[in-house]
Amino acid sequence: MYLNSHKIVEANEILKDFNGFDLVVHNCMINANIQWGNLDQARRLFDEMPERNEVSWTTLISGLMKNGRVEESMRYFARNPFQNVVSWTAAISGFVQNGFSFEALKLFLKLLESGVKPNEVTFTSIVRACAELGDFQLAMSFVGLIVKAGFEKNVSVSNSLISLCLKMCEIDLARRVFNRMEKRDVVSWTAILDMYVEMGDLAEARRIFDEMPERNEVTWSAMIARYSQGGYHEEALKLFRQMILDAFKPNTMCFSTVLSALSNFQALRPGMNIHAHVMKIGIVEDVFISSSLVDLYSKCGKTKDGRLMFDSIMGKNVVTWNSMIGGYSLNGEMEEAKKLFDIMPQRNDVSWSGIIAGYLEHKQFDKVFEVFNGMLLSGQIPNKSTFSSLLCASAGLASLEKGKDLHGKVIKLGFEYDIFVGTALTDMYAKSGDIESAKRIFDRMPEKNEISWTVMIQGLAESGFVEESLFLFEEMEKTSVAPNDFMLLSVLFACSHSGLVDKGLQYFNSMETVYHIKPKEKHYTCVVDMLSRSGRLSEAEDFINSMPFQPEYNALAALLSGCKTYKNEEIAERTTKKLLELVDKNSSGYVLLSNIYASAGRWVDVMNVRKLMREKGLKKSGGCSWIEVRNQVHSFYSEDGTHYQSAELYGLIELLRSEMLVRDNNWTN
DNA sequence: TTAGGGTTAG
Repeated sequence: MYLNSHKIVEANEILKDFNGFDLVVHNCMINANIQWGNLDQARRLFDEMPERNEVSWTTLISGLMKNGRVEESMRYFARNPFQNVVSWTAAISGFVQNGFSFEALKLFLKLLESGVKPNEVTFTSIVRACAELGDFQLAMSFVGLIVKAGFEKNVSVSNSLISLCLKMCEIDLARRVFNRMEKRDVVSWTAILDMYVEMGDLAEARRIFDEMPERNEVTWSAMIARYSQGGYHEEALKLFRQMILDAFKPNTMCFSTVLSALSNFQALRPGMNIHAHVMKIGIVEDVFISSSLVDLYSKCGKTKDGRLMFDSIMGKNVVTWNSMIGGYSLNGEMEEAKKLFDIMPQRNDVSWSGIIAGYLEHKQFDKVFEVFNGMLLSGQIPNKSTFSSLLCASAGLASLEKGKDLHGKVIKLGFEYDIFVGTALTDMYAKSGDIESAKRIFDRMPEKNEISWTVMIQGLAESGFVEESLFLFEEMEKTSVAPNDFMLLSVLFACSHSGLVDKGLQYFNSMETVYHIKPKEKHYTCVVDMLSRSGRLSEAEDFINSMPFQPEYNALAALLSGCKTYKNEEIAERTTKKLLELVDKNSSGYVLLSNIYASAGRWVDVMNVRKLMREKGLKKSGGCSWIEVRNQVHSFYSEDGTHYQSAELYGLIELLRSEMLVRDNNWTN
């Protein structure tokens, strides 16, 4: 009774008072102490035993191995007078579990030399050792021994072979082993789930799951994990609910997956319920669980709670650190993130990519490149994720030079055809004005997703290649990728800037009916802009009045701008009223208004608007342009004088101007 | 004594 509960301490007390010695009872107590983590007590009991049998030795050897005490375990193994196949196998599998697969194989050879015959469990461990070492050929060479020993049809051995094949991407072979099996157990079925996941067929994996003859908590956890890892968090949580309803008990691994799925939904309440539950059942200290909790709190914006959790974790690993740093980054607390990043005991590629992504998210592009340089100096090889962030940053800076440099590195590392990197490259080239290169990258991408199409359609539209943009949108409609609201915005933008007003209106009207996308404020604004640019001012005004929500500031500004171009004071007046109700802190509405009054010669009104602006403390924001010279971006503002070489530059412009005048005179004369 | 399932960055 005591051995099956947490009450191992009471059980030990009872054993102390027990007069005499019983070998079986002692073996049970050693086992129970190991199970509840009292390794030292288990060893003490073993050492004090006046008499031991095979079970005593094997229990201790495997118990020490399971807890990572490899050397200690091997010392007992060497002293073991009962060197039978079970204790050999315990040592071999212990090596494998602790990451010493090569030592496991060496021990296996010693086992063969000793004359003891390996059994099916030994072979299972050996196959796993080969899988861990990634040596498929070596595993195949053991298959001869397996057949000779008559274990080729054994369920466990076959299971380990399936898992080896999956790890080595030998999918067909995995399927052949599975099909050849005369008897299959829950492990075989769970392993085959992964085969379909590996083939990218999650639906088929689910079908196997639904139809398998037997399921246990590991099978459930596996299916839930596969959904979560594939990004199908909702499906993962649904399955978890079903698991509980079917009375299966989720364990540590299952809870960590579920917490991760909840984080993605920022589901704080359910996450906190699980936090309470894992505390109650005593697994909150598991590093996977506690790291997931750090992630959960951070993703829900509760970095303070995340930090409390983080500080309480005894055996933090690199993922724990990355989760906390990622949490600070996500919530804009970059200083805290950097502080932690600087003191973390070891960093991996995710740590670097995480902090880079944080700076990118908050548009601190200079920091992005600063950290990237640090990453290169540290010897850490950047991965696809790093490049995807860096290319976004260089697109944000519209820095073609930086982008090209990154492109070179991408090619060197062979990431060119990755879908994320390819998309980021396309976006970078498009945003940096090199639309030809953007098109080339896009066309060469072996696989494209919704985002890839979006950046290309958007890039073409915004670079003035309006027809190409609309053509590409039509091309995309032939694929399985569904249009999204960003693409529709680009399409409307393209129509607006090429005067294709009716086509634009057609697209807008089909948004809900054909594409099932509810138009947002920005789409309405784009339509107003389209109508205003083409002089259809009354239509634009009616359109604004028919909008299901308050017009955006930009929509009114677009109409006003149209009124200015087409000199329509009447609509301008009404729009201005609306604009003034909406505008308070933004100066461009006032500027536009004053320009309209000026073009109509209403100078008193112009003065009034300017006065209003002064009273409200508003200043016209200046235009800005920039150019990149030798890896450095130089910005120029219309108020001027801000660039450190302003004086020289204006001098040079004057010189050029006079040169041009001289030449002009020479030609005309 | 074994084989199947877990946390972080884009």
